[in-house]
Amino acid sequence: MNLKELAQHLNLSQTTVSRALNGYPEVRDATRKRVQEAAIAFNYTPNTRAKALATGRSMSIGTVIPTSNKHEMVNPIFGDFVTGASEAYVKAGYDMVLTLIEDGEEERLYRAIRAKGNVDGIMLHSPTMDDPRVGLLKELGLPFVVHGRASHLPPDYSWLDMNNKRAFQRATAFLLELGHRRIALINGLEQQDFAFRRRSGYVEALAQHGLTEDPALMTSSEMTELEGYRAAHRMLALPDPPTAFLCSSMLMAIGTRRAVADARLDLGRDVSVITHDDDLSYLKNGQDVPIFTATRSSMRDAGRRAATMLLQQIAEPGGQPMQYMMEAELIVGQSTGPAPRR
Amino acid sequence: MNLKELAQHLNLSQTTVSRALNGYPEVRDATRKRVQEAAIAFNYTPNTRAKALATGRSMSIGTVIPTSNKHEMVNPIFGDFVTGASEAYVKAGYDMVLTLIEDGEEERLYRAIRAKGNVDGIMLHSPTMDDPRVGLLKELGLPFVVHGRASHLPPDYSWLDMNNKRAFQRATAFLLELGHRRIALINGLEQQDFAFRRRSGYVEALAQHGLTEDPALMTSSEMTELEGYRAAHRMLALPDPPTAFLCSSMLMAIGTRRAVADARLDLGRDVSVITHDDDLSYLKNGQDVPIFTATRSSMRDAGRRAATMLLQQIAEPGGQPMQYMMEAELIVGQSTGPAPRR
DNA sequence: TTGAAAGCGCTACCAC
DNA sequence: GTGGTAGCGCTTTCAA
Repeated sequence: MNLKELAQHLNLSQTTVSRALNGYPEVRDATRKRVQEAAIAFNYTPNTRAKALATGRSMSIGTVIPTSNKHEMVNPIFGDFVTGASEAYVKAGYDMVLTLIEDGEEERLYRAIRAKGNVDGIMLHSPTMDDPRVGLLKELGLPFVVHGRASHLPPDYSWLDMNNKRAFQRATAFLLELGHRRIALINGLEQQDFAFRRRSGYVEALAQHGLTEDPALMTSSEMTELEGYRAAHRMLALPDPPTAFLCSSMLMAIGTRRAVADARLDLGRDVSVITHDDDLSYLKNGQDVPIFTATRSSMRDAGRRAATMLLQQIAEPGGQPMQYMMEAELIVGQSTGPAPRR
Repeated sequence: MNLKELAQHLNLSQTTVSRALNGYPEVRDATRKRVQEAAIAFNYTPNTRAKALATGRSMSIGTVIPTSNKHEMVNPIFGDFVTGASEAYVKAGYDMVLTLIEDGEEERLYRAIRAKGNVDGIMLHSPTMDDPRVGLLKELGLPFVVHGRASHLPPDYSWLDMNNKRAFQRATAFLLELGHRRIALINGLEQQDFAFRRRSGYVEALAQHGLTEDPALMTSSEMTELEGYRAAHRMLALPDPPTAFLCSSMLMAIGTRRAVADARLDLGRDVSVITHDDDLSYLKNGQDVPIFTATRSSMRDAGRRAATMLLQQIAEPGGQPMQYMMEAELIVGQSTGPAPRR
């Protein structure tokens, strides 16, 4: 059933039916009601493609995941963000178009997206510090919101970010106060802005305690179990192994914990592993020490917020850029293990 | 730059330009070349909306995730599947539209999707045993592939599935052969087909060893850390606690491992935890015992395969349904802990 | 308050 | 080989 047919059934013009359905004021109430009832009865839903062509708006939002920063999609956290965002989009009548793209073709791709006109706005993920996409999208006039920040760029664009630096600064300080002195950082790829910020938080906390970072205790790689395992395994074999690990993602923490479990007998003691991006809410108040984390629900919240920002950008294209900073939650959770021998 | 403008620049008709760009044979080579060069020079990309309206095909594929079976999206495995699928879609020039939907409105939603015409086919996830969506989509004539199966329905639709029953049967048998007798099953929601199949594999293996399942050692819930933790915590407090856990997802295994770590001192011994859907490839040959798992890369492979099937369904709408079964990989991995006292 | 008709940008049929 | 043109299904002036 399309508009024409529906109009014929009602003995009305397409115009009137369209107006009635889209809430234009100049339709008589009785007419509108009749139209609405018929629409429901005949299960009429306007064809998106035709509507998109006629209005110039596609009513869908793009989410672009570069596969250069691998495994982004695989990060469980990302799923939560998308879930939250989707909620907001659906409520506003928008679809979500996912594009996972190969590395390198950035510019061409975004120009193509613009020309293809299949999205009205874009959510950007895992920016680098001077991400070229930000400038490009501004130039193209395509509304966008960045999940994360591009530190080296002027902050005249919309973003939503975790306070990654502060989170890692606090976590490191916490471990230092427990007496740890050899604290390892298992970080994501530091080309990515958030990873860079996390390291600066870590380094800053060390400095505040009069310590200098040891390159042997810092690693930067894809946030996978494998990389977490490899890095921790290597560090635990050092003459002076770490007594605590600070991980950048749940998956890395899983790998790290495995490596720790393997090494426990050799070391003759346990090693603390705390991590960002894990959902430990169920351990709240259940144990002895606080750790920092972005919980699943807070990530969903982030997605919802970022999506709402994007929808606003789309609604008023000339509007001011918006920014939103989220703080990591402190959660009383998993034991950090025994304090190290001094 | 649109087709009309491009055609004017070239002093050709829209028709010819369109044909040249879309590879129709009747265009002279020289003309085609000239057109193609101009298209690149002017950065011309056809407008998707217009193309979709004219051709009747939207060149995009829907992925519907019901939020009733919560946290599906959050399952890291799902991200891998999507990544693989996206690869295949992109290669074929298709976009991927993600729809996370509220429970209950199934039928209305799918009819709406059909009417809206914004996707040419649908990938279905986590079906129940008699999932009504299968029949509905067939009735609507919308091509689809199910990731998973609906056991209670006649198998005259396309699906791709893991051999969940066999995987859990083997894993259980493996633990039994190690000497375990109290083996707990931490399962996903058993309305979902895969969870049901997993349980039957578990039960079957027990039966083959002359054992009956103990309801106190079987749980079925959302596949989250929280639920894994809760279930394991409860079971470990039993007078006769399990000596091994069999988990249905990586997240549940994380929660379970935490509960085990908490209980270790009380129990005076370790408890084995093995899980499906974890990426243990890095432990291959690194340790002592085989466990079963669907690795990250195999899930990506599954996504790619399922997507290819769907694209074929779309290409020839009347074609035969296709089915593909994947076997879980056996991986030499994480220690299952000490064999229990007999 | 309603309707006729001109597009939106492209494809595909029919002529030449 | 190439071009003219009628739609695809909807929105949106402009007229009535």
